[in-house]
Amino acid sequence: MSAFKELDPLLHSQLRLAIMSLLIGVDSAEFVFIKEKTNATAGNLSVQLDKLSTAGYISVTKSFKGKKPLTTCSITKVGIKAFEDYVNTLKQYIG
Amino acid sequence: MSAFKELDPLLHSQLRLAIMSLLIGVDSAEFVFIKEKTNATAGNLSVQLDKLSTAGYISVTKSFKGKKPLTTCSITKVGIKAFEDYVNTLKQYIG
DNA sequence: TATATTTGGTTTAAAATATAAACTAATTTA
DNA sequence: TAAATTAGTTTATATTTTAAACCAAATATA
Repeated sequence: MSAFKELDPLLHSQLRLAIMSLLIGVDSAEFVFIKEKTNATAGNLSVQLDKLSTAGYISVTKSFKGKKPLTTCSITKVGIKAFEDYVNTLKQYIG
Repeated sequence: MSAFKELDPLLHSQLRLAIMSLLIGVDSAEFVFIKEKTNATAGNLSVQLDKLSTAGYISVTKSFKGKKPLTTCSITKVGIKAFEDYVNTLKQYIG
């Protein structure tokens, strides 16, 4: 067995990985939905969505449902690739 | 799909996971060997071995090879269980 | 034979990350 | 009309990770 390959640090975080895992299976998902599925606090979720978005792994659209803010997220091609690479790399660690 | 289960934070760290991954396949391993396989710095490795040891996931034996210190590590039953649980939980995230 | 380097680490301090608490603003509900 | 809820963001704090500095012994070098 050779030396371990680096795990994308952006994905190697429980919450961000859960977000990506959710988004890879759907067309798009709303903030509140993601919050419930991941059991994250709104604050933490907000921060982590921002990081994924900044990296280009997801796209985040802010609109309004009536007059309430509505944040919708979807995974990008770059994000899908990164997620797949992460999963492959991880296999070296977990056999 | 239900809410995501928590990933053992002690194992959800690249270096500690690599250490466990190495140790699960061998009887025991020396500090220098682990250091080379994981590409970790000695300082970081020392710290992380300590955390795994404190948690009871590995046992660390300090002896001497001649007059040079020799640190030998092996995974414990508790550690094997934790690693297996972690891997199973992870499957929820990576499908 | 000094001295510089390497080996095998530990300790401590700094940087990065994650989490929680406090806050905004609009909307219901009692 | 006051209180609570929804949908978030910002900011501060706690935790983790990493790197830098250090120690002691051994070995290589000039």
